[in-house]
Amino acid sequence: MDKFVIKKAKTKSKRTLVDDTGSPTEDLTRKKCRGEEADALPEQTCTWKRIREENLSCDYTSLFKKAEADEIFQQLEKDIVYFTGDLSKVQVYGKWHNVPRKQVTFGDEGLTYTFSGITLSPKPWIPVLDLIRERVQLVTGHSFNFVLINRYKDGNDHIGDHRDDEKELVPQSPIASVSFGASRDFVFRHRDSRGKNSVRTIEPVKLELEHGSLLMMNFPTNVYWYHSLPVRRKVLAARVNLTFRKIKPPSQR
DNA sequence: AGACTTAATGTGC
DNA sequence: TGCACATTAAGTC
Repeated sequence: MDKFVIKKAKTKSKRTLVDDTGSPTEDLTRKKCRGEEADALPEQTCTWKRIREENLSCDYTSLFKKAEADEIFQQLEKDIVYFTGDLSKVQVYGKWHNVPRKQVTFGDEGLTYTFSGITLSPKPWIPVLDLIRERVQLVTGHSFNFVLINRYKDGNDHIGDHRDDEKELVPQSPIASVSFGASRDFVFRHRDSRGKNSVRTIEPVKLELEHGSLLMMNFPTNVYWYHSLPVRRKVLAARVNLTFRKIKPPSQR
């Protein structure tokens, strides 16, 4: 744990995110985010943006510099084959829909992930995913055994409000969200400030997920906050997002 | 039993 | 137009 202490922010951000003290947090330096020197200088890995609200804890950083992110994005576009047919449908409020994006899962053999009426079995790991997963582990100290990949072909593709709170997730484990391609807005909304049961007024938390970035969603964010990737009609390019998760082995369920 | 819903749709700005 | 937000109404856990 000590090894991956998040650096305290020191300078002003160009964007509007705030940390738990309400102060603007530092923009990324990119300098030491690539991992080569992390073993030698563990205390100087990445510069993180801390996102803190009531029961929300996320940390954002650049995981790959642009040239490397470009290369990985190309590789993903070449190597990833997405689910089709029944595996690209979900059930919401009793109705089946094709998901407004493409999705696929990779992970250790024998794991499964169920949501909205579908159970997804992972494909075996491939080199480009190993590379990303290892970089995430290097930078965060967390290991993951499963990844859900979502591809948003343009700003019309999206995902609705939801929490990643499935029973098969290891309790209190973080989720690592790695993005490539088009930048997209990402929105958190507190569960007590949604719909007809809304009992409080809590501002949504908005951020932009950039090419080559990593967003760590830490406990208990997914207990209290829903998140979505809203439609953005002006976005014309594709985004590929990988959410690395820790899934309980079947024996523990 | 009751709480929940990774979707589209309609409304209002 | 685009976006934000509430509604939904049937099955699952």
